[in-house]
Amino acid sequence: MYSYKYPRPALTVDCVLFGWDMQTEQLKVLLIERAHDPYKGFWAFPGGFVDMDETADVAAARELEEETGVTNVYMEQLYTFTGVERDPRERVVSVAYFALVKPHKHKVVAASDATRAQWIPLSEIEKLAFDHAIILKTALERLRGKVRYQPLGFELLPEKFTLTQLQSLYEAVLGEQIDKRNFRRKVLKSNILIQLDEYETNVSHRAARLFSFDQTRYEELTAKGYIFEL
Amino acid sequence: MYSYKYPRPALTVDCVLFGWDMQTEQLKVLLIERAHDPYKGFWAFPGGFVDMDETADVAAARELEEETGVTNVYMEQLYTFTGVERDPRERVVSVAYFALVKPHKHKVVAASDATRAQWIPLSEIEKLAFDHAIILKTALERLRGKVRYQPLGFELLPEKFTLTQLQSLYEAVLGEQIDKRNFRRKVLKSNILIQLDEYETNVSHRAARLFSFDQTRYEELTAKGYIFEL
DNA sequence: CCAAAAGTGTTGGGACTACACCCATGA
DNA sequence: TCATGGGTGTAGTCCCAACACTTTTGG
Repeated sequence: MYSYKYPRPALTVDCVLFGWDMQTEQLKVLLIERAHDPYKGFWAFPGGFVDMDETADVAAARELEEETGVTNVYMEQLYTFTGVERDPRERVVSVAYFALVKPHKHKVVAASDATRAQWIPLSEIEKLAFDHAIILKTALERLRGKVRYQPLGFELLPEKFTLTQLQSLYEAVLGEQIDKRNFRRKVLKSNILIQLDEYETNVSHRAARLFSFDQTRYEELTAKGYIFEL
Repeated sequence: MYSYKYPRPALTVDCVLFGWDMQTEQLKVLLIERAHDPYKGFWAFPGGFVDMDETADVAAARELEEETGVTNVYMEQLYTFTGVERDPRERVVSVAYFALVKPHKHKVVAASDATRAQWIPLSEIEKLAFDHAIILKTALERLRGKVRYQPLGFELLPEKFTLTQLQSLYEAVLGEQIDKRNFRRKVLKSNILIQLDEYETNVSHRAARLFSFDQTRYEELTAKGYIFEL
């Protein structure tokens, strides 16, 4: 038992992971079905308590791995939720994290406590536990805000992709149609794509050229104050 | 005494308040001189513990008022600092807040516990307690990022101001020179300024016209998806 | 009349939008 | 040969950066 002069809220982390499903061209979110009350049967973000000897960043990575098997993803702090009644049991403050992953690279494994972890399409999400609907909304706003001035698209796509795939992703995230020619011109001019000598296979129409993201080049440009836009 | 099965970090808030000194054309930050150890004599942001029945937002506003007498300012959450060794006494997690105020409208009063609260020019800040130097750095990045696409300048200036005053403020925050004609054209075209029929007084040169910020108009434009830039 | 800051227009180049047709491939 | 998506260019407009002189005022 640990005793304090004044009461303290518990401290947790929650991880909002976005992934892009290339087959269905949908944004998905990694969720866990809760096995116990409160909110038994509801969906929730992976997360859990912050230990005394770890930062919230470390706790977020650890909980994510424990609950979903997903490791080694870039996460950034999103927002801290401090509502007094967030958790019906007791006061819990939660630091939420935000990440973009390539789902095919991160096989979701059965969670340690036998709850299901699954990629759920954004459009089909319902019954979220606690205040996780608000957390999701906040994460979506961050995603839409960032996508315009940081090349986030490449975090979600496989290493090699076509320009049309990149465009569909942007259209889905931004919720608007983009002109094909203008999109291509803009993204190529930015000089952060490497044109490969490879093409799609197994398509019943002209095969599209593949590209990859030039991380090194992007870092060079960023260091010089360059800001990627749309 | 309050007992828990597992240890818990304490939860605090810290408030980073920026103000603009029109006389000296300097950005200032509201700081408190610590009266006790640890970090006795160092400067720190106003802040304190989050009570069990209040959100962090409420705690930030309350602590700010208690320690500096400043009330009724718009604050937004900045970032949550969770370093294990932030506080040498015990583990303390702090939710930092960020605000812009018009210093002349917020008289700083003697703090309740006899410590000094003062506006310190950014360039003269030293000896910050805890990890407050990192918090300040984070707040400055937020300020510089936001100033480009939100009309923050008006939060810092008095109700009536000249275009030159507005420009100096932007130059100070962004750390770069701006062309006078281009700046004026751009800011006037944005349609969020009201041109007044009033002029500076007591200057020994041509008196500059005064303007005020058109809050209503800005909200109309924002609602329609307009995004202010520079 | 002098010092000091206010105020004002133009031009050239680059970026953005809108828009429609031919090409390559597999079935 | 057909269906499907891949790939390409131009013209008009708007926005931006760069740049220097005249005006007003108080001392």
